[in-house]
Amino acid sequence: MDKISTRPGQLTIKPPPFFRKGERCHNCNRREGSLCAVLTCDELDRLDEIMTWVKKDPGQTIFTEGDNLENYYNIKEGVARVVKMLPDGRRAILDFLFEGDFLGLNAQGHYAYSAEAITPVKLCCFPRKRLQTLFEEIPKMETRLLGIYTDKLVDGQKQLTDLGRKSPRERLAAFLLNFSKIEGLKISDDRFTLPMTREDISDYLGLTIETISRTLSAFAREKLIKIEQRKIITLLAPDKIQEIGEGG
Amino acid sequence: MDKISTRPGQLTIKPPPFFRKGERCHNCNRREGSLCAVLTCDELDRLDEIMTWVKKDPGQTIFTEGDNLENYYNIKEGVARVVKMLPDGRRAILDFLFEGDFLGLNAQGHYAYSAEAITPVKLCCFPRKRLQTLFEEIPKMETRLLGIYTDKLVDGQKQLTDLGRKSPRERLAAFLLNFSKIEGLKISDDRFTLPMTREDISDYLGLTIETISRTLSAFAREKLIKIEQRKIITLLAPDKIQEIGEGG
DNA sequence: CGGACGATTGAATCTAATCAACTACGGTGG
DNA sequence: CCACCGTAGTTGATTAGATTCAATCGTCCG
Repeated sequence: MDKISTRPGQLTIKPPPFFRKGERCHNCNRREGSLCAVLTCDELDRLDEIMTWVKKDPGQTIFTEGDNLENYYNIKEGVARVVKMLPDGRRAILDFLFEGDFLGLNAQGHYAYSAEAITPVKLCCFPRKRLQTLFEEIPKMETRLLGIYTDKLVDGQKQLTDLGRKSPRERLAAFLLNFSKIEGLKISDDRFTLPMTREDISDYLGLTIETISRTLSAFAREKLIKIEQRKIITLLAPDKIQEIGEGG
Repeated sequence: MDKISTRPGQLTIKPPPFFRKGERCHNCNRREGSLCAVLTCDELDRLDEIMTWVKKDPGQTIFTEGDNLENYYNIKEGVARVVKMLPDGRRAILDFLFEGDFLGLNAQGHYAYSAEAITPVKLCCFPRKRLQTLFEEIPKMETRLLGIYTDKLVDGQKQLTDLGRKSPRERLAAFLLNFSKIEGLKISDDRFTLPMTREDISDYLGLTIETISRTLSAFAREKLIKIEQRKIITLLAPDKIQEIGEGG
């Protein structure tokens, strides 16, 4: 594409993507399920207008809990984690975020949580105020966000139930089943990559690294899963895993 | 009031509240913070139009997880609990709801959780479809609901952090401090009633009744709180309780 | 090839759950 | 009004299971 953009004397020359504000959203193949899924062409142009792209490397912070909420984000590529810290350094991971996920939760003008890249991440960045304005002008965007928040609440309540009442074994089984279904992680049916470390998993499930490791080993020993290179999981008995995960 | 309404030959006679649809919302003193807080007089009339009142006794179910979501509710009076069950009977309480709280979470057309009365409860009942229509006609209602859901998400994430990473002692301290601030429970500064049982508390904090009981006794022994008739709590050292609850 | 970090495994500890007995409060009926 | 009963709550002893501490292993990178 650089070749095309630098070719002289051509009316249909395409400048590098970065400068072609008006088409970034139109060309995006990650709109499904996102905030922007409901927009018409004209509306998409207006969103594109206020949007910038941001990249983060693994481990980098996207934003920090407690900071002024300047921007909302949408993940275009990669995996991120939602983090909350206790004063003494204990860490809780509240969620993992993938392609198409919306980030940024407003707790009285401040970010309610921190977000960090797990893999290299590309983000669409929307200034809070300008997005707010767009919401007022395009009410269906707000309706869409309400739908997204509704789903987040439903998921959060499942997670609360798991942390409150399920055994480590049950929690991990439910976790594996959930993640086996995520498009961005799938290698094939019942085979997928865990992009996060054991520590991330333990902070998400309210357990320790050792318990995660032991329980994964136990699942493997029982031929419920196969583990390759520590990160690639195959569900050998997805129905059994599901049964364990549901806790009955 | 019955006296007034049955006195004959009086123009200002007030018929029983049940029949005066048009004024129920106007006369409501529980609008602050609710979905209806943002409405003008005319809009309030329209909400009143689709609204019915419902009463529930302690222990009664308001709606059940998985059922078709027919109605949304708003608590006018009393305390309710939000419940999710595991297949084998284990129970998680996700939230306690008070005056002004909005109930009903849509998981693909079905209630995401069950709701049950703890004390006698009075509810405003809104049919889903008709409320939906009202949302379309009064977008600021949806904006308001988005705000309510945002707050719920923030609270839910705090609870997730607590369940995942705090000790029983820390969880209970945070619980007591939270509930000491709820208007409907307050007797005086730092003195309040717990309307729920120890079992409710344990299902909310992911613990057992015995652990709740022991930890409360420990707090009392340490002169951090005073317990009267099992349900009335006084925070003798609210700053200390807060410190414990924050987990530093 | 070597180093470093993440992950696994083992042994000991510690904490909350479980099991069990007892107590106090609130509601009911005499 | 008081006595009784049932339920909710407390307390104690024991057990189970996850954490902690410690050592080793494997994998990925340079």
